[in-house]
Amino acid sequence: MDKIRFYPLDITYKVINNKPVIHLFGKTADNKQVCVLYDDFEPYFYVIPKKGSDINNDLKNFETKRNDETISITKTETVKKRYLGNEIDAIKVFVKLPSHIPVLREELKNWNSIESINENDILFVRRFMIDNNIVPLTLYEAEGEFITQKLKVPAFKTKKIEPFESDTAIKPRILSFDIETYTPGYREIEPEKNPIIMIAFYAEDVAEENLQPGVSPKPFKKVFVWKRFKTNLDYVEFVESEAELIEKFKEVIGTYKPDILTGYFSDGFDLPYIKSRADKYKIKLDLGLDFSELKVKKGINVTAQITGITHLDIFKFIRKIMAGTLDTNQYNLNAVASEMLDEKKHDVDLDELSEAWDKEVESMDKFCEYNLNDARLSYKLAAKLMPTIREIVKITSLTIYDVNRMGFSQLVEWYLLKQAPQFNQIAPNKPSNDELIKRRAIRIKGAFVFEPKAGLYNNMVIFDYRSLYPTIIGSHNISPGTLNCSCCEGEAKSAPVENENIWFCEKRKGFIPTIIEDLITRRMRIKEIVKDQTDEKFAILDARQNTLKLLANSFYGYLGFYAARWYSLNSAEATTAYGRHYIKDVMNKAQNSGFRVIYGDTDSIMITLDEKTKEDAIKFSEKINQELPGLMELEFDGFYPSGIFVSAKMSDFGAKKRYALISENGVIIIKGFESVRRNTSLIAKETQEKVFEIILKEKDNEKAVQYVKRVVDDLRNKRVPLDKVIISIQLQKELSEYDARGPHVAVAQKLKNRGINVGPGSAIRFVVTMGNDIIRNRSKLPEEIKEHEYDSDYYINNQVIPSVERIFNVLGHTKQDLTEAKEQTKLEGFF
DNA sequence: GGCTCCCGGGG
DNA sequence: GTGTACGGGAGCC
Repeated sequence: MDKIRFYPLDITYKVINNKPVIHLFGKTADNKQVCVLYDDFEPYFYVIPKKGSDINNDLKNFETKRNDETISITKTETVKKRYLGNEIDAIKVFVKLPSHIPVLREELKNWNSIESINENDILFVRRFMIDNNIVPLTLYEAEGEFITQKLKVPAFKTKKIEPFESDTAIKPRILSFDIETYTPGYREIEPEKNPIIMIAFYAEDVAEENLQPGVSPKPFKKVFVWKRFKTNLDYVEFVESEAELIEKFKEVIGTYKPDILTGYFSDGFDLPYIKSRADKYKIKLDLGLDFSELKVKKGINVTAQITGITHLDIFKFIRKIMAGTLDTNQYNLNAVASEMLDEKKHDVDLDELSEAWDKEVESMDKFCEYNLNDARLSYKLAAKLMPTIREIVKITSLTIYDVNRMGFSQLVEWYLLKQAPQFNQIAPNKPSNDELIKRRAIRIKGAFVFEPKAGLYNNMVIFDYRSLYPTIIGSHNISPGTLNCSCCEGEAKSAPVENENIWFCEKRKGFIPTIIEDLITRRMRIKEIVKDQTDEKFAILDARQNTLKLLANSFYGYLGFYAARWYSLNSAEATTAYGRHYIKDVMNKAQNSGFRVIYGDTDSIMITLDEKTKEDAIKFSEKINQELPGLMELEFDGFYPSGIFVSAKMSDFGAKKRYALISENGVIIIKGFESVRRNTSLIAKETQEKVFEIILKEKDNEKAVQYVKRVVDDLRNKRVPLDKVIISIQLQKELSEYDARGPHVAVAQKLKNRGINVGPGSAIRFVVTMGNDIIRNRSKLPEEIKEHEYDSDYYINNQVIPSVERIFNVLGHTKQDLTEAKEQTKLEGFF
């Protein structure tokens, strides 16, 4: 018997000799790749029989056929469980193979003696991980022996896997890559038609064995191109053909042996593109450590998976998990790298790449540099986010691959599924399709917002309830399992939900409230340790407390999320209802204590001190806290010398909160302004940016008005060049498939009539020209009109003004102020 | 006002 | 693979 210690990274299973064998791909403690095999885990699910019916024998004797295979139940166990607040007898039903479970479910669901079938859709590997407490990225010890298997890494067969030390850190080997493709201007990206031109690789962690004493490791940099040109870039390597380029791609991954392969939008672009090119040349992309091929799953969410190697699409992680913590509203590599790394993409016109490629222009250096830089930025982002990813992995016990592709609701659900067995809970099922449609249609009453009066304020203090919804859920025992319990009927206090009498159990703490309070207190403990520490070694703890917070904050949304297993509309309603109660309560009390309340929203209030002092405000919050239940707490968020509120009511969709504040140390904080979308003209984008700059930095409102007026005036007098009024919209399907004919569809039809090949993906650029017709009939190709033919009024009223209108409403200017002729011109008459 | 469509990321 | 899932804004009808 041998013993090895290893960190699981990617876990899968295979049926070998009619037995499911778990494969745990990972790294040994001394940094070697390994695959640990375990074949002692049996698939199972739960059956909840109707009260009074004994179906154990029926189950044991049951048999069905699928093709030629006989499917039966290998054994059953009667277990005492809790299911949505009730104690029940359930039957744990074991089968031979995971794939037998859906077959049995379909058969059993027709049995009259069965109340419900549960946990029949929990993937085998996840079930194994939950039941055996496997947490990726933490150290385990396995006992067994090395055996021969058809794998690229040594295989170790074990009967026993146990946690070793949880705190040792593994440093995964990350390799980043990026491709550039041949994409002539105007056309869509077409993997079937157009080749990959180059592939860049970048990595910084160099294998221990390659390190030389005293020499600092150089990053691994490569750009492979399949046409020759003169270059001095030492990382550029030429190959003879695109097919050879793809072979190189395989070779680098094979020799570098990354634990994590990362890219930016590589789920949706790079890997599917490489796959479709490889298919064309009949090249097998057998990158998996078990020699399996790269799996590209099409559909609404394209994913690309390699067995044994974690494919991390860092874009997906950033958009799903980090979006809320970033200022940027755009998640392209340039915007994200600018904010997170303070670095930019190289400024290169990619249309020229295809031209250069066609004409075999002397040097392609700048494109190679651009390509490598993109790979480098993705690497840096992945490296920077590793602590966060690692903590989410450790808290949820999901692999990096899975965490990467989940949103908050799924993370909450998997966290609950992981906790459920420890609390002896059987998980509720996912909703049926009909149920899903019903749930989707419902909207619940949200938070209370006390709208601020637009304008300028001084000496402001902000208070907020720390983790308001999570603490409400915990303190008021809100969950589907405690909702309207029979044990407290008529005795428990009603939740403040309007027009409904609902209550939550006051005798027994529910599953979800217990879990959420655990998350909150764990976070509080860590925060206490991290407090005021700036040392590097506290970064991990900081990432951990942040993850705990994000997770706890997602529970409310989860309870009201239509696809949730523990969905409970009443619980979600009660949470916001209590939220409204508490925020209104603190507003009243602030007013009664002599503060002026200027703004309140969900969990925070803003007051002005006027004659009172900061100390008075702090004393006030202390008094509030004495009366709050459980873990609820009102915090002093900060003091702000001044700020501007922007009128929020523009759209009918819930009031957005828009304001700008200046903190005591002069930092400007802007909240709530949406980005300008791609399908708006450049002139609208530019104007909004400039207005922000003038108002916030130069504090010169009049100058901002004048600036917009000048733009409006320039538009009226056609001084704005044509390229700033072009709107670009992509075709999503074939022209014939369109029912609604938007402007871009009309323009595309004209192109088609002229014999130009337009189809899905074609970016249709158009300019709205003058006239009284509807917009699509006035939309023309930029090429077919003259500089001055665009419709100034359209660009003023539908593009530029909407982008700045809200800002100016605050400053007391109407739309007319911005659009009427420039003041100077009017005044000129007086002098 | 509802319905339908587009967008994102990537070259 | 014991499947697995967007969400918000704009313009037509």
